[in-house]
Amino acid sequence: MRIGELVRRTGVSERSLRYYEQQGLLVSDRTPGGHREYPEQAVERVIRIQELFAAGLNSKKIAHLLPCMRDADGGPSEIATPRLVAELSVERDRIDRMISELANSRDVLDEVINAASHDPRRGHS
Amino acid sequence: MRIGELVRRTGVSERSLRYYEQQGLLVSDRTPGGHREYPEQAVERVIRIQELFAAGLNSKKIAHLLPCMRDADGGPSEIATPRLVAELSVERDRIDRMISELANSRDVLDEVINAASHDPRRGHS
DNA sequence: GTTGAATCTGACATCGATGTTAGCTTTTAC
DNA sequence: GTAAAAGCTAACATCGATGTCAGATTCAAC
Repeated sequence: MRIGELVRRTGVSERSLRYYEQQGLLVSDRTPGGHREYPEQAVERVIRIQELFAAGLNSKKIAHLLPCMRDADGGPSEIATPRLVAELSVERDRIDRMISELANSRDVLDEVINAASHDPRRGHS
Repeated sequence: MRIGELVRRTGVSERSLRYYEQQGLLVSDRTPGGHREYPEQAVERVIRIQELFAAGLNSKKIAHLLPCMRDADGGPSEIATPRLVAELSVERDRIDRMISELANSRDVLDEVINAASHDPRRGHS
């Protein structure tokens, strides 16, 4: 598929897709005219990349991590080095803490939203 | 307490604490000489602010939200307007999605970490 | 009063993914 | 062949919380 379709199917902008390629996170074939051609598999990969960015990893760590991930079509092409494993463990724990904090914030928001809907001046009950 | 203690007890930098105040997220009394004096309650508040920042809210939304939150010492001082409730609901749902994605990323990291520790070339089992 | 630690204000810097624009080339549909 | 749509590269802009530095003032201890 070409970049437009990948944009549509992932919700990620052209700009970002090209940036991912530049950072070594995504590869593409080229048509004779120089247009990018992506395999079906790219959709899932792009979504993974987005998730990892959202989890606070930077391009470099993601670039190191990606070859060690199990793809949809098979096992990982590389095994993480001890050094990388150490780094990823730190990230993993950070993500876990972040999840707790997010759940906290969500509960806070729920409480505020709830308090408003139960407010005697405008609530339903 | 003064700012140094608040830094120690929250892990948030002086710079950020002053920024929070400037954004209307945090109030402080002043000594006759102009130094900030925080109530005990500030510790909890600062941690909440940090969590909300981590959840992707910006200063402005947090500023609107804070007066509607239940403090440790009592009920909320304001009830969220319908407009604010609508905004917060959007954020709430976004946070929920973010939690799912983070859990995804964490599982991906676990898998990579796990694969390395079970690697026949260096694993324990 | 003196001195060192703590705090103050204000300005400038940073980081990194993403947005945006411009100008050009390729592809596609007719 | 032509025209519109899609893609390409390259460069510059942005955003917002936070870091950092400089120079001045206050506080606390002696």
